[in-house]
Amino acid sequence: MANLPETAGPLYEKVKEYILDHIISGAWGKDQRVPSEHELVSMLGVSRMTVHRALRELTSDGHLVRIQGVGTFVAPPKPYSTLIEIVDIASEIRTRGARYRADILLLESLQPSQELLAAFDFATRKAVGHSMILHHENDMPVMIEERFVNSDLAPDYDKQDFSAITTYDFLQKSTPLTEVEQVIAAITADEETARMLALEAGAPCLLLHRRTWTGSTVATVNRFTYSSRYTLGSRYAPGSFR
Amino acid sequence: MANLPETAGPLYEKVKEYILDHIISGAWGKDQRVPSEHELVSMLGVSRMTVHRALRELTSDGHLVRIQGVGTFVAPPKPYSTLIEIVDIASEIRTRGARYRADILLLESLQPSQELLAAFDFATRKAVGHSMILHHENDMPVMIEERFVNSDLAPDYDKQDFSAITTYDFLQKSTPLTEVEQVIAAITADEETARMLALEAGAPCLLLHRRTWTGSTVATVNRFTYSSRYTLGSRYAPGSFR
DNA sequence: TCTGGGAAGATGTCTATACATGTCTCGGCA
DNA sequence: TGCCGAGACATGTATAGACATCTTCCCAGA
Repeated sequence: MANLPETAGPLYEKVKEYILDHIISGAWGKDQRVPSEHELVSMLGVSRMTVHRALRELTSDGHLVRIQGVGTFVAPPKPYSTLIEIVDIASEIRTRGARYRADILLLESLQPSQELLAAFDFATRKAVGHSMILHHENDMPVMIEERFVNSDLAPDYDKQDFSAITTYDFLQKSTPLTEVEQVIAAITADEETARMLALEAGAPCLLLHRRTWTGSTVATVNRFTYSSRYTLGSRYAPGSFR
Repeated sequence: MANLPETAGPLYEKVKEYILDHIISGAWGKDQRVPSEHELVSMLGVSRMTVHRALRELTSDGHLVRIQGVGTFVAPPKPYSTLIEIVDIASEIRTRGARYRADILLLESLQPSQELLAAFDFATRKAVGHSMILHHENDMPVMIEERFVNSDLAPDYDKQDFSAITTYDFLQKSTPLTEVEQVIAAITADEETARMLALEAGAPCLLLHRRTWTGSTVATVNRFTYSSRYTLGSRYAPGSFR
């Protein structure tokens, strides 16, 4: 009988650790077959449900791949990825000790263009909520926020008072988001953007494009245009090694 | 007896859906107490282990908070922050089905400037490893990777053959990184950058600045300059971090 | 030779039961 | 009055057993 590690904690954690040790040490290499649940039960002297839970959690962590009826295999190593956290601009500015202000430039309901309909996956044909807000740090404009909101999910978006509640807080309450897609690009400010952000024409800007889903329908389409005076950044511990 | 949803799939998924429905509809609000496992067993007519699994998974997804001995509660809404995942450029290009190539422009050891020393928190006074690599998608240059490596941690960095192993793989093996700091900015390409990326002078570029730590010492300082033809992006479900 | 069927073995789910562990309350005792 | 301990109740873990579902493989029969 093999020996489980002697660390403290529940049994299934020890089983996880036992298996992870074999993966990390290279004893069980990529794509190699891991002992079956039944074999692990015999080897480790624990019940099948305990082994099953350990294997299931290692699978959802991406360390193993399981195929019903076939077996359990060591997952290929994760690709190199790091995470960057994008924080609410109001709190980011305030935590730097700067003054924050937002001007509502526009709040309306509009018929979506063909391009916008495509961004919504053609999930709605009705008018969508539309807002443009200019965010300031110490009275200097730093970001243009433009949102398009699916009016099936938040019908009264264009009737809110966004000086009292932020657009995010309102959306959070009306539509629980379940998925996010984000793209960051560098663009050259057009004339209007440069004017709003008090930049010279042709200055580079950061464009953060974000779509959110509620279930399988697109809830919002957003464009955040950051002044070149501003940087997106974070301090983040990488998750990838467990 | 309450009714479980009639969707297909395992029982514990239906229990999860039943609970999520009550949270999303607002029937069970923030911080409100959720029925205990025992109550859910009576209400839904399933075993406690099945209820427990549903509650456990909803907890690890961030929808619930459980306190042993006390109860289960609806989790407060997530703070406004989303994560963007930055993937290894080689695998990102390859998963798009494009051809990937990297040219090593430079590999040397150099005495750090005062500015570079500051980036290293003055943790080293010796020469640092320095590399510049140009990454191509379908033979079109898309990113300049420039790395400075603390030679206390990876002394032979400038003697590696980075056509055989990627800089990341080498660093991953020699220095386990424990923390990452990243900043994204939009910059205007200077003349040399524009030439290397085959852009017009003055084109906007994405600059990703990354520092990594091993313990409390700075391991690497990196600058990734992305062509304006390229976007940083990801698809990422929010929340779910354990 | 080809094909269908069944056995074997793998993972996936569900239940009933038991015990462990943490929290809170309430009542009795000093 | 204050404290502390028992009990109620919550979640957390572990087990044995049963059945479901899926894949693979081999063999019997056409």
